[in-house]
Formats: sequence, structure tokens, C-alpha cells
Amino acid sequence: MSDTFADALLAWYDRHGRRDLPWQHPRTPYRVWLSEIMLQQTQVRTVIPYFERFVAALPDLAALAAAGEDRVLALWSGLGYYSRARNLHRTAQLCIEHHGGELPRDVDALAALPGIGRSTAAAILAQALGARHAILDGNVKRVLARWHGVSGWPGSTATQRILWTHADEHTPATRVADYTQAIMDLGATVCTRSRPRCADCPVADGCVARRDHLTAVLPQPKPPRDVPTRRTTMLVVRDADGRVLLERRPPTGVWARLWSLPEVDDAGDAAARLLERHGVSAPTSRALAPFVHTFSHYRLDVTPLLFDDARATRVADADARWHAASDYDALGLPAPVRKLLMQLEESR
DNA sequence: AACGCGTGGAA
DNA sequence: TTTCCAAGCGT
Repeated sequence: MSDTFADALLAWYDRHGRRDLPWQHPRTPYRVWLSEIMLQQTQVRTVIPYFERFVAALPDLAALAAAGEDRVLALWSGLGYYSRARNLHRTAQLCIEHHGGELPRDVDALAALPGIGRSTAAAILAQALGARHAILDGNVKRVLARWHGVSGWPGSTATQRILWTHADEHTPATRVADYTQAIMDLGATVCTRSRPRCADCPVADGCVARRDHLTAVLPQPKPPRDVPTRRTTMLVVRDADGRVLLERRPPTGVWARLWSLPEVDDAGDAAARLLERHGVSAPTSRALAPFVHTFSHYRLDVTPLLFDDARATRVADADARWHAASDYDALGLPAPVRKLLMQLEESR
């Protein structure tokens, strides 16, 4: 059912909404899907260059399905949450096998695919096809928590249940694609986390948080949690030609299946581990500047150790290879590893 | 239900 | 500098 909330929002969207985002032109299911996956927990400004590069390389679902996983991970490299890329790739292949080469039009079939949850499925169908489905992403949660005065952290199940109900109530029967974009734009540009611009808000009338001066406390923040610190020693092992030894990371855990530097717990064991694991003898080493990489759930203290003139005494296997700097673009590398390798290459 | 999963930018 | 967290999903 439509209501005054939706009408006011749509009128605002016609004047102030974002209608020039790259995935809106053309607004095909494939492009909307790709954008929605990239935009999970990621800001628009960050996504745009990745989106442009990705669709240029893999312009449709069939091209994505036919691509190798390393290619997909390379295109994703730097965006983070790499399971999104692996699920995207897998979903493309499932669509080829089971859905006639297209994304399913049924919301439940869509949400059953890897990486596509309730909100993403709704966003794809609403934006690409104009089908009436409510979305509930971070922007919508913030807008609705304030407008309806919903307390509780929006990530909790109980709070989400309430917010989903409100989201569905407000979703109109017509102009669903515009409405969906409008409420996200409102959250992104007016109903911002800090210092919301209520004077410019088309739905300020009726907003509980504005009425009761609660915009600073709604939505309630996630309960804080201590983040542990982990330490690792990353080995930059170069042969006489300056090529670097890279390992494929295991299929689970952080940076799963990306290419990265060999790691050891104890720097003193580095040479022995290299010989055991890779048959590499590396006589001399030199400490590089330590750095910290922070994840959402832990902090990683990294001590890089450089070995030059390393020699391999056996052939590299499928999960360990020597790579020249010219290979980096084609590899899915963790962001700090890419940064470290680029810095070393510049100074070589 | 709570946690694992990246990164970069804003405050 | 530190803290927080942005178009969530899978397990």
C-alpha cells in the first residue's frame, strides 16, 4: 500500500535523488545485481570504480560464468569481503545451469542463490524489474528507526523484524524502483548517521526522532566488542629476477583463496619453513617496516621479512608460484599485500 | 543468535 | 590518533 511517506519521498526523489549512478544506465538485472553485491557493507564512492572495471571486463552474466575464479578475484581485489566475489561467480554458473542463463524473477528463487539474501533479492527485483518488494539495508534501517522511533540495534533479530514490517508498509505499488532508490538516497544524503539534515527532509513531518530529539541516539549502535590482536610474519621471497613467491590461501578464513605472501608465526623459523614448504633456499634476510592492518573483527600486526636471491630447489606447485610485478593486476591479492608489493617494486 | 568476513573514509 | 561503520550474507 502506498502512503504519504512514499508520496513525499518520491516527490523529493524527482528533484534531489541520484539518477546518474553507473548501474542505473542501463538498469539491467545483471548490473543491478553486481552493484548490490558490491555495495554490501561498502560505500557508493568506493564501489563505482570497481563496478566500472568489472562490467567492462565481464559485461554480462554469461561472461562472468565463463570466467576463471582467479580473474573474478582479481577484479574484486581491494574491495574486501571476498566471499561476495566467490558467491557472485558461483551464482552466475548456477543461473547458466538451472535458470536459463538469467537471474530468476522469483524472489525466493533469487534469495536462494549464494550471496543473495532477502534485501538484495528485493533490491534486484525492485530496481531492475519494478516488482513490489521491500528492501531493508543500512540506509533504510536508519531512516525507519528514526521515523518510527524504533529503539534497539538494527542488527538484532527483534529490531529487524519491526523494521521489515515498516519497510513493507511504506513500499508503494507503483514506482517501486524509484521509491527504493529514493529511500536509500535519503539515508545516504539527508538522514545521515551524524548530523542529519532534517531541514531538507521530505518526511520530517511525522518523524518521531525529530519530534522527540532522538536523531542523535537512533538508530542505536552495535554493542561494542573487544577486537583481538594477531601477529604474523609475512615473507617476501624474491629470486634473482625479482620475482616474488606467492601462495594461494586456504579455502576458508580471511582472504580465502586469494594469493598472498607465505607467513610464519616466528621470524626465526622463516628459512626452515621456506625450505620445508616450497623447497626454497634463501640465505639472507632483512627486516622491512612493520605495519598494522585492521579488520572489522581483529587487528593484525604484520612484520614483513625480505629474502633476496632465493633459489627454488623444486618446481612450484599449483598453490605456490613465482610472480613478476607484471602479474599483480591479474591476481586476487589482499589489499595490504598488494600495497606492500607495489612499494617494494617501486624501490627496486 | 552470534560471529566471521575487508577496506577506506569520516568524525 | 582512535573509533566507528557503509546498499549483508552465510554458518
